[in-house]
Amino acid sequence: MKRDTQQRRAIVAALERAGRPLGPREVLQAAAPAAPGLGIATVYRTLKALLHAGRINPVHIRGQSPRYEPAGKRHHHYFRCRRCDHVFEIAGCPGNLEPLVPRGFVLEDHEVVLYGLCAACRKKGPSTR
Amino acid sequence: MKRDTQQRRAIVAALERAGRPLGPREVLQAAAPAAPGLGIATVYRTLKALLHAGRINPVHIRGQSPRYEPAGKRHHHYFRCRRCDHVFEIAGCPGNLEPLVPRGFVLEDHEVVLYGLCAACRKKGPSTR
DNA sequence: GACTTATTGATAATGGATTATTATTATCAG
DNA sequence: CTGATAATAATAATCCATTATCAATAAGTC
Repeated sequence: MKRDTQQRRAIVAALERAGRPLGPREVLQAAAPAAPGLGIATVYRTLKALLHAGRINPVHIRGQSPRYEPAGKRHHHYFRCRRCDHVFEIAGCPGNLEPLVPRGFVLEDHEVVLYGLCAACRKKGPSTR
Repeated sequence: MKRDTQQRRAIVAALERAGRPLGPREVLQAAAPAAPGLGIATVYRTLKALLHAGRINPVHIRGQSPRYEPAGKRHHHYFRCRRCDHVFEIAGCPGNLEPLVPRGFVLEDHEVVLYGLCAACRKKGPSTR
């Protein structure tokens, strides 16, 4: 991470612009226009470097490979559409989860993922995938 | 799924006995004593058949490959210990999540995963992994 | 502009999970 | 008990995400 390259700028910009966590493949697509010829290896390398530098955080959704989003965002959760598979960031939090924690366990973090249909897919018709 | 074999009985029994979702590897270990020589391929085949038959449900935890648990359990969530990596089933539910759903989206399902230390690991000492 | 070398792109290699193959075994109807 | 065949064990093959390799390129310093 000693040089400020076109590719890195494009990748960081893509992540910030997205407003939702992106997987490596999605990052490649989103950053490609700003970095012609961008290769998937560079995406992986850069994501790893950014992760190591604490500039992005990993987001894990069902069996999918990890997605990433810029670090420093407010606490939030996700909504995944079963039609288009997009993962949306949602504001808010269920609130106090301590009541769910078994006796003797220590709660440090939590994750909430909602599943359903996004607004766009809902309009296209509620047909099951 | 036309025959009732020793292997299938062992796998189903292991899943029911576990009380927590098991991955293929864990199923193999748990069922092996009751089905000597059980192969991993049989575990995969059987899990797929059981899943297709609706007798088990998949459970997804962070980047891990899917785990399975018997179908028909009450709605519940999970607690994953960052020390021992075990996934525990927990009773209860945060309650009404509708307020989190963006306008126009349709909520169909949700998932809550708590992270922290289980009782056993907590006693062993709170040292970070 | 020239030079040093970090970074990149293309692609081969790797690793791990899952699936296919196939000879063998075991279930169960008759 | 016997035969037809579903199911299994072992292992090779496949998939796919990620990483390593390496010659070519470009960032940044002088």
